[in-house]
Amino acid sequence: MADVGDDERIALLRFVERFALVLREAGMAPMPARVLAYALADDADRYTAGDLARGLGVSPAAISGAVRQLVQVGLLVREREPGTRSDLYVLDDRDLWSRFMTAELASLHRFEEAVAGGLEVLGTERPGGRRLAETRDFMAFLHQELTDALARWPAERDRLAGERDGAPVPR
Amino acid sequence: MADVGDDERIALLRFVERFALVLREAGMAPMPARVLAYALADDADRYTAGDLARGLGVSPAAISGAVRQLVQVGLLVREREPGTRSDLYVLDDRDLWSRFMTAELASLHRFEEAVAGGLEVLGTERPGGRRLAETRDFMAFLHQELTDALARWPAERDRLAGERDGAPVPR
DNA sequence: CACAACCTTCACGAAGTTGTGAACATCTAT
DNA sequence: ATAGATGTTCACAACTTCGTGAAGGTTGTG
Repeated sequence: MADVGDDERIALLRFVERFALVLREAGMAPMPARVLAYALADDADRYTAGDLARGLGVSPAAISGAVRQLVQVGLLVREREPGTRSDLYVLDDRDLWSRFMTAELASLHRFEEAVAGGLEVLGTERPGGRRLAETRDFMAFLHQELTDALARWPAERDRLAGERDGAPVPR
Repeated sequence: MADVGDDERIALLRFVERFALVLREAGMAPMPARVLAYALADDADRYTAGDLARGLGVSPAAISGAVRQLVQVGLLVREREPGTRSDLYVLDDRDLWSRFMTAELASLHRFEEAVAGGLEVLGTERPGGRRLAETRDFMAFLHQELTDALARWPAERDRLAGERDGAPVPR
């Protein structure tokens, strides 16, 4: 029996599946979603590919592809400790969600490009073109708002952390 | 030959596919994505299911499921003109993207619920729990920011429209 | 009242995706 | 140098999902 009990391990995996499901609904592939959820919720700071495979109970091959994708979008960082023969994957939790949102912003940028392409073809005079123009405006607006919000997050996070530690929630 | 030319029709369908692809990457199913893109970019205000089927060159069966989903999430409104035997589907473009974002906010809410469930099991003391807590904070922060931004959009849209019509782009 | 048009539902064939198992490459310790 | 272990790549099998075609239900028309 593990130090925290097998029940907790099962509960952890249950949560991983649940959270991964939400991530999948948001467009992420199943295995990367599981790996991200697991690395987030389990207690270790760094994971080898083997840790992830054993922890999730899946084949090493599945991990390989998943971490590659996660590293590519910047949600996971690959590290290498000298004198060891395995890569370490680190969830940089201080900036994790900023990174996540940055990826979302890239997706938003693809939206804007697609709409701009449509506008070139359709013009802005006809009803369809006008709708497209408004769509472009909204995307640009949202892009700016999200960028601003993202810039505000670090301060907000520190404020929340300070509240917890220093002045135990005014209420 | 149609009044706007077949070339434009082809260009329209090409745009529809391109834009639908982006929507799919954002998590939308293929056929609803196509229908939404088509209803947005084509010039009609209202479409019957048959219009959509012929316009997109797909079977009526595919339209049926697609519009049901779109109506369910509020992106399309079903109307019925008295004395006609077909439903009309309307893209309420004035509020379209607000509706779209509202749906996104619902997705964000599922995130928050999933994380809250995990926190109940894991607690906030262990490293994994702390990461989860920060995740929850970020989600709540983002939820608030998006809600605020959404409230600002109508005014911003009117400002942009006024700029275009009244004072022809200062520059 | 019967007909015709339109939309919906259902089951099927097809296409794309996912994760596994086995072989291969890389690297460390003996 | 050899052996052992770890991570990666490739091809395959299982699964899920998608869109079509045919049948059924409903509504307005002749």
